[in-house]
Amino acid sequence: MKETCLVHTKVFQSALRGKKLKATPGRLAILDIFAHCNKPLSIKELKKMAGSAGPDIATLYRNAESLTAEGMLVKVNLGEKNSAYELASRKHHHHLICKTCGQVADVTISASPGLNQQALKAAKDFAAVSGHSLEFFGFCKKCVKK
Amino acid sequence: MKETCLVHTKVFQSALRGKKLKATPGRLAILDIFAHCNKPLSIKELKKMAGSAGPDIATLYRNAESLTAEGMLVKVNLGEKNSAYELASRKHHHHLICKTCGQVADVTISASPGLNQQALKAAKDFAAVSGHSLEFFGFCKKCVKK
DNA sequence: GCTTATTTGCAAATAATTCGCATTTAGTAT
DNA sequence: ATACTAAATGCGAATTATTTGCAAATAAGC
Repeated sequence: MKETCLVHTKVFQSALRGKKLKATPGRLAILDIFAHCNKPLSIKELKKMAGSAGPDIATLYRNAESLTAEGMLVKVNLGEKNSAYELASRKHHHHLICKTCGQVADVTISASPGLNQQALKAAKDFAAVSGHSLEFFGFCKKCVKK
Repeated sequence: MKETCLVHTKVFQSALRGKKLKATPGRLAILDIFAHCNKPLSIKELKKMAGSAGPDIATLYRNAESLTAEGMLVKVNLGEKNSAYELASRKHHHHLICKTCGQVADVTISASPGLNQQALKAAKDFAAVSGHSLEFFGFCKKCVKK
């Protein structure tokens, strides 16, 4: 198995038990990967990082979904066909994605919290706005030199 | 064939010729559908609306891509596995999607234009921000009554 | 009308995601 | 610690989404 961090593992175990989820190797593997990698990862990338001894890809799909349902992961939309995830425990932020190389940077937008109310006000058929997805696209300094 | 609008068709034909795209039935079918339906549509939905006499699904994929590359369509991310498109000629706006029934409402965010600069300032490795995707999630009035 | 580069339909190939089911296992009660 | 039960896992097969190859059709320009 990969070099998992015991401290993280303990924390994740309690967190999982606090929800209605069992602390299984499949879930701990996912959470451990994210604890060491602060960027959105697709299922395929998770599979690669977990290695051949890691959970089956079907298990990764199922756990990404259950962890998201319980609020431990958030689904991130990077404009790719396959969706990515990251740890929900991180503070609210958005992403800036390089259209050439795919590099992802975190960005914090000060106005972000107020956007939901603004959206609700603008849509008369809606009763509530619970969240948003805000992703930026552009070019990183490396790729713009072309 | 569906009741296409001659006026629209003329406009789209010129628009296509203005780009480097031929005004083919496949492309006109897509543009005509969007001219009558102001909401994001997936390829599957386009196929259904085009009907059995409409373009093959492979053609829809190829044309959605070429029209997007030429700036006549924009790809919209509604949090679904399959991506959707809408006419680029419409003024800049965002979407609010009901998490229960999938209904989509357009919303305009006043601060929206300034967000790109804010993102660029926050990401030191990036040289330019060319656009963003901002989608809201919530519950429509019909679905919240449960 | 003739020519040519594009586009199209169709079928087959990939890729992404989900499902069924027998087996294993985490959490709990004994 | 042992037994029990619902939940989780692996594996393969089934779906679903998207892309590709290629021969036939056709839009645009001459």
